Order: sequence, then C-alpha cells, then structure tokens
Amino acid sequence: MIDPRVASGLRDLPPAQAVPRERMLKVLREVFGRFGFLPIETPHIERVEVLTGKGAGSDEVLRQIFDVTNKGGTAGELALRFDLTVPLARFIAKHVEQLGTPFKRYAIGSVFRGERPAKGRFREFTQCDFDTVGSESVVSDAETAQVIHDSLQAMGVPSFVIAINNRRILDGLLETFGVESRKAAVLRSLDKLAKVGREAVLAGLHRGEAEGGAGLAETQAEGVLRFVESGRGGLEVLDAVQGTLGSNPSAAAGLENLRAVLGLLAAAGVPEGRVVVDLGLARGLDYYTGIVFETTVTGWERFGSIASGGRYDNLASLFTTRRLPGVGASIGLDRLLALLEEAGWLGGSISTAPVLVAQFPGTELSVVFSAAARLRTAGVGAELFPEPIAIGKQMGYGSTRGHRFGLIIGPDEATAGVFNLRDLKTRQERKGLPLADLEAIVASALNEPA
RNA sequence: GUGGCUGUAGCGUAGCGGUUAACGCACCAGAUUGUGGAUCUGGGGAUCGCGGGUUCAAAUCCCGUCAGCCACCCCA
Repeated sequence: MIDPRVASGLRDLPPAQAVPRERMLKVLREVFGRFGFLPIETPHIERVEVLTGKGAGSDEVLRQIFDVTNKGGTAGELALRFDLTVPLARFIAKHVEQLGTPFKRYAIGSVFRGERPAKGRFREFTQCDFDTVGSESVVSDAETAQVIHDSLQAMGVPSFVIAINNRRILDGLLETFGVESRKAAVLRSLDKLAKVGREAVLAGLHRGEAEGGAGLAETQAEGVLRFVESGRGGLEVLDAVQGTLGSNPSAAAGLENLRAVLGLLAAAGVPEGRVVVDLGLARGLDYYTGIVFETTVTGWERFGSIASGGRYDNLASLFTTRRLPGVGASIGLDRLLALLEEAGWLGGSISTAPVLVAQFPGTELSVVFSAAARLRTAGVGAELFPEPIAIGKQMGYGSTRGHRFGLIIGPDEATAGVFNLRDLKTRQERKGLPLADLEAIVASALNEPA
C-alpha cells in the first residue's frame, strides 16, 4: 500500500472547504471586475532567472523557491512561482506595448513557497492579486484600499482593519535622524512593535549590526521608536506628524498622499475605522516605495495579514528600461478561509443542487431521470439519487448535504402523473402536485424564504 | 533554515513498561420492507505516524525519520 498522505504544507480540500472557497473566488472576480480590473494568466512555472532577478534576488527568495526539473532540460533552469507580482512584472514588460497604460489586471492562482508551515501558512496557497500599472495617481492608491475593503465585505468577513502607511514618511523620519543607511534593519525592527513590544524593538534598534540589529545610538533609537509609537489612528495622526516631520520634503509628500487617500475613501463611503494610519507599518518587501497596506481580521490578528500590498516606483526594472510605477495588493484566500473555518464563520450549505430527486424503489427509472433533467433545463440544480434504497435514507442524505427539497415520485404518483415535494428542513411535504407543472412549481417553491 | 512541543480507529481523547488497547462522536445494520437528523440494540473499523534500538516484555523508554503546532526568520 502506498501511504496516501500529502507532503508537508500541502493539503486536500474536501467539499466543505472547496465549496465556500469557490464562492469566495466568484465574489472576488466580481469585485475586481467591478473596478475594471481584467484577468490574466501566467504559467505556474517560470524561469529561475525571472524569479530571482538574475542572481540579484534576495537570499530569502532563493531559500523559499521550489526548483522544477524536467528530464532532458537544463537543471536549475525552472522553478515554481512564489508570488504573482514578479510574473506580473515579466508579463507587463513583455506586453506593455500592446496593452498600453494604465493597465489594471487581476490574477488568481497558486503560488509556492518552501517555508516551514504553520497555522494559516502553507507551501502552496492561492493569491488573489490586483494591480494598477502605469499610474502614480492617488486614485489608484485609494482604489486599492477600497478593493480590499469591498472584497472582504462581500466575502462576509465580519470585522477587519486595513492599516496604511507611506514609506516616504518613514524615509523622512530616517533622514531626520540621519540613519537612512540602516533603513532595512530599522524598518524590520519597527515593523515588529505590535508583536514584540517596545523594549524588544528598542533593543533591536540599538543592537549592533553584526548581531542583526540596526546599530542606532540610544537617542536615535528612542526617537525613532517614539515617533512610530505616536501613530495609529486617523487624520489626527497625520496632523501630529506634520508638526515634527513636515519640513522634510519626503515625509511631506507621504503625508499628503495618506491625507488624500483617507479623504477619497471617506467620500466613497468606506466606514470610518476600517482604514487606520499606522506609522509603524513598514512591510518587509523592499520594492515598496509609497503607500503600503496590511489587513487583519479583528480578534484574529495572530493569523497575520490576509490582504496586503503597496505602491512601487518601478515594478519591471529587471525586464525593461521603461519605468512602470504601480500599486496593488494581494488577498490571501487560503489564510482567510483557514481563519473563517477556525472562527466557525464558514457555515452554510455545501450542496450545489437545491433539489434531491429520490429514486423510489419500483418507480420506472426514466420517470425520475427525466424529471431531474427537466429541472436542470429550467435552470434548477437537481441531483438524482443513484440507488433505489429506502426512501428515508435518501431523504437523510439530502438533509445532511444541505439540499433544500426532496422530490418524490413513487409508483402511485407516477401512475397519477403527480409528484411530492418535501422540504428537508421542516419535513413539510406537499403532495399530489401535477407533474406537468414541475418546473414552475419547484422554481416558485425555491423562491420562498428557507 | 534554527530551536522547542506533539503524533493512539474518520474526528476528539484515555492508557504512559506487563494478559485479547478503552471511551465519546461519526459510520453501518436492525427495531421501523412509501418517508431522514431522537431512542434502544447490535456491528465494522487501530500492525498505537513510520523505521530501528533497549528489554523476558514497548502504544508506553532511547535514536532516527516524516507530519502537525509554537517561537525565530519571513510572509498571504
């Protein structure tokens, strides 16, 4: 016997998970489409050179990448994509002349990372990316947050917060303290504030670079931290920063951007409190240059971000000399589903056909087979039970699968040209309905509230 | 990739050196051969993750390995 297990970090999805997942994908496509984003597809496998940025790729990427080898091919040439942004960069570089800008696309698909799996963290997971390439407008910045908001809302996530910040404010901060050269290490430390607390962050900032710290003097570390700590909230946070960093051109630009974004989102009717400024939000990815986003579900912060992204100055610089700024985000569908499932918010019927047509022992098979076919033709999902077993068993099957109605045609009904329609929830049964009006009767019954 | 915790029927657990591994839920059958989630009765299902070692004897101790979880790292 071969052990039917799957490898670490990979999983099977039974209908109870696959059905809600399909529904969410449908919702996401609708929302993306409503904003004018168009779908694209790129291969799951890319050339390693593309993924790693020709050797210039970070160690982190190299560590997480899955190699793919085909017999006869060149070893180490191909690998599985680890996100959808790098493939987008390659895609846009190749096709921008035909597509023109601004170009808004969405892409939904599996990505692969050779990480150590944990809760809500897998080695294959689906990303739902949307990006606007070729515009530096604040419209796109605000729209990105709005799409995140509308998506989560439409998927039925009860309560969430989209944190925003602007890298340029942080740039200004670092310039002011004269520590631009330590940017990456400083941001990495600050990003952890909510998680590890102020003392740990302070220690990280102060610790020497050799030990993985940022190597800041104590006054610098304290100052930088104090600044970040001052800010999580709405416009008042921006006003406060205006006073301390407003004279720095970079910070001023960042502040103006966030102010405009908050204004537009309010104008679009995004509820107050759904989007908050968080000056400590940095995001590890070093290609972000402007606004950044990170979204958590209220009460489930330990699952980490379920939707995040940001603005980048020049997405495709590895692939073309043409400068292509853009902004976008990615919704982590699998993490969100894992969260909703654990929170018990997934519920609902998993049946995709509302009517279960029973196969009554003794009834001519063609009678029920054609009844099911007629319903489907009329656009009503109908499942014919495949075995002529005890009728109660069949009703039980329909009930546990979440079918709304059981349709019963016994030998007596068949002779009389009628059918019975049983509500599987209330156990109420309407009997002797004319078979000639099958479609109309069932359709109208389905329109009644459950 | 580093460190730690865990691994017993589909799921959740008990047993933690000594006869045929226990319980709940789920599943199947019957009471109920034209009507399902209750009750009762009966039943199937586990080489105790896998491999090796210690011992007269291992689910139980040791080592390795795989998987899950936690922290670091990173991120959806």
